[in-house]
Amino acid sequence: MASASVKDVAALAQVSVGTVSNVLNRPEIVAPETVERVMSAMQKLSYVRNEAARQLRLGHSQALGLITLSGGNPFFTDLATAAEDAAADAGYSVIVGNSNNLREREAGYLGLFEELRVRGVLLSPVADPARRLRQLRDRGIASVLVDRVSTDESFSSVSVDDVAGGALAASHLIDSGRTRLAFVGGPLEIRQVSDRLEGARREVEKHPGVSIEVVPVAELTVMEGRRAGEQLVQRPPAQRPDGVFAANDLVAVGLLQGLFINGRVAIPEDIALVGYDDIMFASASVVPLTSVRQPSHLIGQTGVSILLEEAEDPDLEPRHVLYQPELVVRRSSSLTATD
Amino acid sequence: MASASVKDVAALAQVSVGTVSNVLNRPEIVAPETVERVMSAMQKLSYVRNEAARQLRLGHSQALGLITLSGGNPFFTDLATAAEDAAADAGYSVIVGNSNNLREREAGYLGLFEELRVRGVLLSPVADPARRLRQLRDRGIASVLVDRVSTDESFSSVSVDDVAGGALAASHLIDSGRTRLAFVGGPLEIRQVSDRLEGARREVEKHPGVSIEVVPVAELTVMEGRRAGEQLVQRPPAQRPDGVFAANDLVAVGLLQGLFINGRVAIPEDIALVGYDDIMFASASVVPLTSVRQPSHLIGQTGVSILLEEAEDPDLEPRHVLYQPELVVRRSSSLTATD
DNA sequence: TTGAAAGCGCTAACAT
DNA sequence: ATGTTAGCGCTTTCAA
Repeated sequence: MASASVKDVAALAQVSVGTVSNVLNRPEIVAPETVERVMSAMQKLSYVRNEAARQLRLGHSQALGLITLSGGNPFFTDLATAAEDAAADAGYSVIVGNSNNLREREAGYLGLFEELRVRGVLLSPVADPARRLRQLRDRGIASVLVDRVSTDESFSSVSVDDVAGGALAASHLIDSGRTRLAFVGGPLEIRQVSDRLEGARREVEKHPGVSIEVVPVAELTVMEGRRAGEQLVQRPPAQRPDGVFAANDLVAVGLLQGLFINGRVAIPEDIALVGYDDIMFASASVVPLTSVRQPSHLIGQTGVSILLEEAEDPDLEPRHVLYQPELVVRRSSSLTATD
Repeated sequence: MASASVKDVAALAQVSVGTVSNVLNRPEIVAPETVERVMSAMQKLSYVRNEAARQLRLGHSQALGLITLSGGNPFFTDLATAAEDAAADAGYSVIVGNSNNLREREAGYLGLFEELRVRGVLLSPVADPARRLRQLRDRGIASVLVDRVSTDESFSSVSVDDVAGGALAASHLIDSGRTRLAFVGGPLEIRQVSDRLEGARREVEKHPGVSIEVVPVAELTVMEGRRAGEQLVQRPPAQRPDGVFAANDLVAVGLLQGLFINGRVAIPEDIALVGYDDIMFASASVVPLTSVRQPSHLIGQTGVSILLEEAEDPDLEPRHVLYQPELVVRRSSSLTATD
């Protein structure tokens, strides 16, 4: 059996195709009994609406595109889930792509989304994509930056104050008496990374006698964090930092392992550790991890709602939502933490 | 500027729309100079093909659907990545949905994919979906089961022998002298879980003096594994198992933590631990984890290639590919492991 | 090698 | 309240 179309349904229900379309899209304007009849015809023919045709007619699809920086990072998984839920409420679906921090991948997905005529795109960009986004806007595709502000103010954004987050982490470490800090993270081209470092630096500068060094990693992964930890353990204890701020929780978890396995470094006694993102794994790790929490859920949700409004009305003023991060203290930085 | 269409391109290049379509789809049959002219017109108008129209005309889209059981499980992330790559090579994109082990979610995605007229679907099913898949086949949508065999042989499948995997884990534990085994996993309705247990049981039965108990968990997550570990630690040491087989690596990592934190249980000395999936995190965890490796990459790749062949020719005999799992020994079960 | 034209399934404007 | 119809952008015969 080939797919039944509105025409077939109309024939069986003895109405016109227009009426069938109406029961699909505005059932309230058609007589109840007619609705009934059409519905049962659909049932009988197991009719399934053809999205392609609908989309062709409408001029755009009922889908939103989302490009995240990293598929493996639970922060983005959470964000994506929230976006999917919010979009579903509005009758949209979400197509997700991961750029893995690669420019060409990002460009590839943007191209795909353009062919698909998505209604809008939610983007956590690798580099500043203002030029490309302006092209998309010209074809009627709205976009909102997530977890990142554009240098160009003309695109809406939903992000978290990474500089404040970095400051939060550093000041917590300093308040608990640490004076030789280290920031473990990289590459610095990732804006989130450099902002967090920047925030930490500012805090350090306010406190004479406190220093901070940068321990670079190639990627924000568990393996890289572990490598950095093992490296730290090689140093004579006096030259090790006593407070470490990791650029994200994956790196922090890796550090936890590198420091433990090779060096039996006591955490938090010898080194206090603070991560970033507060992923589900943070509270579940060997030493529960102090972390800077970002409202991943809220970011996804807000991103979608702004995107949908702008898709509706392209002349809306761009908005910039900036959430504040929050410090969650656990044992990795405090012996008295309850968790 | 609204989107340019083939018509606009044709006008500018002074050719017919048919020719434009040809340079898009079979450039070899059109004169080189014409190709040139059309291409430059496309460039000038920044033409982007409208997938919806193409799809409407073709009768199906250039996309494949993939439904996984769990978005948080790296095994499925890997599988999905492999599927995307394989699909991309054939000019298809992949739309991914996570059922999270929920029947209604699975049904929802199947419905969405049907509306989208995807070319085929790759499915790691919650329950046996033969009925529904037959409907899809009737509308020309092929399907292949991944990581699971249907009771109904009429659908192709690509899976890994979970019974063999369970046997592998148990026999390794028994060979290293463990006699009181425990299987930590659940819910047993998940076929992968019950098969792994079944395999372990068979192995235990071959060895008099060896026993196995089941410690159930509600979900295959780190948190649940940790809870099970803490529970195990409550018991007097003599009543604890000396060899534990976890239904997957997330659970195993949780166990690692539960056993460590509360009980300072030595791993592998007091309890040897084996996980399943060999996710990236297994080798990077505090005590590197022995695990049963599944060729996630291969599964995704093979799944896509079978799916595409069946989409091409619906009358093909269903095929059933069964890969064998492989044991990767690390410290969590062996003091002499190099890793 | 290229052009002309039909038609995929749908929605919305207009007519009844 | 319902019917009729044009047309979205594309691919693909068929004809020239």
